[in-house]
Amino acid sequence: MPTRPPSMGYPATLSEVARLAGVSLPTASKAMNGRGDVAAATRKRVLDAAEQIGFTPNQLARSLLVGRSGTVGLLTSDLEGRFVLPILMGAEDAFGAGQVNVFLCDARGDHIREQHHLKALLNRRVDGIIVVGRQTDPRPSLGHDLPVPVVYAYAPSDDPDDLSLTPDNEAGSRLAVEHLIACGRSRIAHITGDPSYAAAQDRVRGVQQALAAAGLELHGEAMFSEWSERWGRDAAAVLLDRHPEVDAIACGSDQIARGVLDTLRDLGRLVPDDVAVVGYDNWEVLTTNARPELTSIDANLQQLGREAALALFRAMDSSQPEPKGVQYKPVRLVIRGSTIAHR
Amino acid sequence: MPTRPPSMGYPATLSEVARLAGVSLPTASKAMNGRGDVAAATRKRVLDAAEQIGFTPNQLARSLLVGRSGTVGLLTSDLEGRFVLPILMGAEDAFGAGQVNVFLCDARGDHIREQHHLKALLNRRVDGIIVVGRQTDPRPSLGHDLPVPVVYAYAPSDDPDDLSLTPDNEAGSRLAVEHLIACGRSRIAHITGDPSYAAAQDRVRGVQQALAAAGLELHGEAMFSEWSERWGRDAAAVLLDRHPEVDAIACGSDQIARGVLDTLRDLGRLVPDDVAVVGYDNWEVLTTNARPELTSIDANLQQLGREAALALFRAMDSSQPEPKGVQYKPVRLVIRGSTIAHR
DNA sequence: AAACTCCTCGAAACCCTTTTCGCAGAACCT
DNA sequence: AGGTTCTGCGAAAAGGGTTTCGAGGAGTTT
Repeated sequence: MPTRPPSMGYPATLSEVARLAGVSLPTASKAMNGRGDVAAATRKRVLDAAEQIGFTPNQLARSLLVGRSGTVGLLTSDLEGRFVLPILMGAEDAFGAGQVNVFLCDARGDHIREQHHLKALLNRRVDGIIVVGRQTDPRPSLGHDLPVPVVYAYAPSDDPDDLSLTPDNEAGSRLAVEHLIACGRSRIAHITGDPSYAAAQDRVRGVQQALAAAGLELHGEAMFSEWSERWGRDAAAVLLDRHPEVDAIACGSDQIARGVLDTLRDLGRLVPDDVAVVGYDNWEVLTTNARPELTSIDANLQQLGREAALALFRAMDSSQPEPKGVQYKPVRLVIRGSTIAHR
Repeated sequence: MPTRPPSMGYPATLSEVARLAGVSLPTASKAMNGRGDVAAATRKRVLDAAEQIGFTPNQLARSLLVGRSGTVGLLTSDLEGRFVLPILMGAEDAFGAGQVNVFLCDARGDHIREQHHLKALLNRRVDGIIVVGRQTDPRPSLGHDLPVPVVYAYAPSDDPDDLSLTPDNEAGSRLAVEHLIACGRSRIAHITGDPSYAAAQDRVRGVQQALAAAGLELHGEAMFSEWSERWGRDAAAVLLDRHPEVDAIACGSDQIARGVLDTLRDLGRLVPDDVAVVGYDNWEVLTTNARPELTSIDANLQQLGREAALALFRAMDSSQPEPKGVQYKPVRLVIRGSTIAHR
């Protein structure tokens, strides 16, 4: 009696292929995988048989045997955030090209859930893990007693022995302010978001570095509150009341910049003629629909995700000690109408 | 000689646990899984041993044996879109609670890539697949010769024998217009996006149903172009030039509504006093930062994802014929300041 | 014709876990 | 004391594939 009802069980097995082709099971395996030691005619018979009954190799069995699953875990702290998705896309893209599939786990900011997902991933014998955070603030390490390599993206690990990839926020706002200065501005203000975010602090630092390098000073204090359009509007109103001479505003996010643009418009200040504005994040929905379109800093998040995937690949393959620590990845300036008229 | 160098191989196996606990392998298995037939003392010995060497059960082996992997595939046509993510979250959430893990595959709108991912998922023996599209236009079915159940979310399958869950766009804009009428508006216009989208057509139909039910007519033609703020601005300018009497505008998206709000402000029309505005999608970043905040239609996408997961669950468990066809899921109205003053 | 090489193929072991089934021994009954 | 019922545990098979190694046959050489 056959172990499986013939011609009905959907996932045909290799032994059925072998039987149909009139060869032994190992020969069928070799034929399917292009290993040597199989005559051309035999190989063809096997391939035809496989085709005929719609054989699909069972990855579970293969993985079990060879000791690697060809899967990785993508552990996000929060899917909601706008920054996670591009990283996800980049990573999925890079892995997809290498026959690796991605388990998506969303811990929703909960440590317990994160541990639970981590355990599930290890049980499934993933070959590696990418941890994606929603902020650039350091996050607790998963630890080093894991049987697989881990790469942290966006939110770096707080353990310097881990490998973390995060955008260079300091360089980003430096770039923005250097651009403003190159545009002939000298009375530059900075409106940004929640001061408890490392991103806010890093970007302020970048602004000040660029100003100092040009022998300039910030006009007014850096203004912190929340990452919202509303705050951008309010802050700009206050700023222009106190410092009407300002001729450029570097913003901590595109949302804030959108609010700033609104207030400038309300006050009759022309952008970029009277005041130049630069955002941060290059969130296209916001930047390309602004009036005028918004110059911004793009963190190349998709590229970041791709690089995280590649770093993990290397760590998986070689199991040699990969370079460690936090790598700050370059960002780029995208110039639009809010800093240069007529584009 | 042990098959594995002792106390080094990271993934400890059950047989090592058994050896350490001084029992046979099957007994260890029973002890770990809480099956009967194991004395309490023995069970404790086994659990202690497992704890000691950090045993994690190999899901690959278990899956291979029991014939289901406890994984599902999430096949998206495009991760970029704003609508896919909430659905993803809902689905991942629902599955996560049920010990099921999710393979994320992004076909990026490419049919070839989709087929490639589908094959990979089947090779990995997923127990089911959710297909998430980025538009509500029907999409080609994956077919019925698949060994696992499939549920389509957002973009319905073009095959009525498939199960599809999609938001009820017609009801959505009906809801929006009924709300405008309830607010005392009667001279209502409609500005929407790309006419090649089913969403645009469905929403126009809903608008007209609600108007007809109240004995009203649309002011001006429905205005189609693209789903952007820019178009919202331009369309509103044209509309108010030709039909200055308009007292409410139902928009096909929040982005369009934001543009409409901008133009109304430029023209000195008060919102909602002179003109009420309602958006669509309830994209919080846009709605809650608008001036005034934007009333909108929420498609409950996270809930949609969760329901898709549950439907797939049922189909996987029972393998009974699930209900088929396209299910239109209810949407809800979120009222904010753009239709009612003072909230 | 014998010896040798090369090429194809199959037997068997292995990956890790679950499950069925039967075997002992202990406890219970009469 | 002898028979019966539990109880706790282990031997073996199963799940689907890969790999090593050896066997047999054909072709080549001396």
